[in-house]
Amino acid sequence: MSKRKSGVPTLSDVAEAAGVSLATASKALNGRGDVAAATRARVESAAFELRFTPNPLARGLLASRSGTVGLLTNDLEGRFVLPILAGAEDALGAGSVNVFLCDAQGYAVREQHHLRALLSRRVDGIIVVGSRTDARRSLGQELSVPVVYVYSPSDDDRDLSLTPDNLTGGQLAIEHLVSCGRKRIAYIAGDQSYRAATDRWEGAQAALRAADLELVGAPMYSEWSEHWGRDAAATLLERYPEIDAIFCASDQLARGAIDTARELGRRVPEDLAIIGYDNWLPLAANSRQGLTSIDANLGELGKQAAERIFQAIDGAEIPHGVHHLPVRLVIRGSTIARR
Amino acid sequence: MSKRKSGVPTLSDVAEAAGVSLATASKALNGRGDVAAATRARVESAAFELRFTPNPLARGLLASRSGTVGLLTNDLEGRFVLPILAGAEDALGAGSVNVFLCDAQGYAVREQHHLRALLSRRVDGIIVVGSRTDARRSLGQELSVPVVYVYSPSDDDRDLSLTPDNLTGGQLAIEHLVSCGRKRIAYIAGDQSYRAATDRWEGAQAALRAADLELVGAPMYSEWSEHWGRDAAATLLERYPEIDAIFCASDQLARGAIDTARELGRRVPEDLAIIGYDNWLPLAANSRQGLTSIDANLGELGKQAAERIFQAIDGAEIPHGVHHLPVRLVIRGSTIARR
DNA sequence: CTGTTAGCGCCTTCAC
DNA sequence: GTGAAGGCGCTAACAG
Repeated sequence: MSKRKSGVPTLSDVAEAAGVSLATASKALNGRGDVAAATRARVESAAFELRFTPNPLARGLLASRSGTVGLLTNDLEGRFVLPILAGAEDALGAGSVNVFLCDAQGYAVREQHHLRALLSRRVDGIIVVGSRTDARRSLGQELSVPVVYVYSPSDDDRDLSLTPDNLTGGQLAIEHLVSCGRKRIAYIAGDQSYRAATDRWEGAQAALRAADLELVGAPMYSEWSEHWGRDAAATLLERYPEIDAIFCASDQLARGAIDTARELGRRVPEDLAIIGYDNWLPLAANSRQGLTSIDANLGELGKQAAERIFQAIDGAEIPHGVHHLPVRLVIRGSTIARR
Repeated sequence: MSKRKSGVPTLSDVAEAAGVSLATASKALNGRGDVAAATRARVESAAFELRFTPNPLARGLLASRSGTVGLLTNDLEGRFVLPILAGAEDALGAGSVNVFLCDAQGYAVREQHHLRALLSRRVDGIIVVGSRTDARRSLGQELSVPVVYVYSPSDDDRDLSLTPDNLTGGQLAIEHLVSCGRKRIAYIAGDQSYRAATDRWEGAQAALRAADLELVGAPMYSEWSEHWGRDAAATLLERYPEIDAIFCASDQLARGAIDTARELGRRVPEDLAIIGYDNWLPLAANSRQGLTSIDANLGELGKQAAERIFQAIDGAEIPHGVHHLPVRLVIRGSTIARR
């Protein structure tokens, strides 16, 4: 009581209270060595009484593990990183690992700065989260801790990257439209420089070929905005009035397209089925009749990243290469009429 | 070279390389004590060569500062916490402080768990971020580190809370509508159990009184969804066709209301001005003509929280009570016609 | 079964 | 100006 400065109980306080030595207290609490059941109980209750929590700093000093993981992201605003982050936090928080969050805000210098900071804090692993599915520069191979890249894969194949399977996503979208009996399908995407735009298109093409169909018109690329969704849909419907379905590479685009469709007197989904991408709930679930969409299981992506890090910390060989994780179709009222 | 296990250089490596003792190396690098300029230079260059970074774990064990701050939130999915988080990260990241992110996901037990974890990691301060403006339970006064509550204020007035000024927000919204010449104004909000719904209404009332106006109909409360925005607007426009403006307590509600207005043949903003709340860009900026909204400056909120924590760490007396931070009006095409 | 001893990496008196 | 010694809280060898 008298000597403690900060009021935080230490292991010696516990040992003293239980009338045993430091070492015995340690063993008792960690289940190591042979300790008499009675002694162990005494130590445990003393620890409980004093609200003792082992100091991770001291522990980490010895074990050369800090029990922390760094999460390096490039934009906190992006709606992709959040579910990933939540998934990772979930998996990590379950144990006694804490997450250092670092937002580089897209600046390479800031990223380097944060990387150094994380390493000097002796994190046990690093998860790098991007907000585009395009490859990003690797942090390098000489990092002394395991690294996993999520959403944005690393450009170095020796790294492990987890990213959603956009090809299958595009395929699923088209297959669903086809299974709804649609035959005259158009495609609207955002900025063509995004792999998300082209990969989904590639998947879509495969599915179209398999169904012996051809896209109506050319893929419409411009920007990832609701505005473009409106404009592109208007252009398409004017030039190809026979269109009976549109695959939009984002939910925002789809929202815009639905708006236009309604305005031009097309009933959704009866006359025109529209499918989005991302399954971004605020948009997809709130859309008038619900928006069918492709969900990338981002939470799962984050969770798996965290688990890989764990395994690597525990000495497992970390695999490498870009892993494409499964996506799933979420059907709502924009492709199938509600009753 | 031979004895190091993990390859990470320690201070003694530096000392050895510089041909001085441990203590001297420490002093040289930290600018303490009197060290000959030549010696200091030698040590510094050795440290640089070896890429030495002091181990924060060891440092934290001794000093009572860890250079870390805990960020305790209740939902990572919520769109309010993110800008706050970004603001805080920004302010903190500028120095050499790192952020521990903890998501309690709304469970009190998880929150307690994370709180203990943070304290045992010897964080220098804690920022508690909520996603509703309603008061939340205080973490208590006996925490040994400074705590700031953001967005959700603490229910204990001895704590420091930073939350947006919803009253002024409601007021600004009405004043803007009035300044646009509107006189027959209605109000749509979400769940009435949210203070956001009632506080904004209170501010709106004050502004209405000041303008010698009365609300058309009663405030419409139900849920914070786009669906409710559509339904509420439809009900209002049917019962009170003379309405010339609607104040919606969220952007989602406003989006729904705009949809309905257009459907019923009302031109926005000519026949009906609509103002939202939150200035949530994906919705507000992408709406067809742009959505006028109230922005709570969440980034600023987070930044200030971080700064308060800093000050408190530096020994400053931390103020207490709930501080309402200013909000601002963002005018777009839903209240003022574009040319 | 329990206690003593020696560090993990760093910083801070205190002598020299 | 410099170095030797002690200790932060904990765990891992050893002895007893």
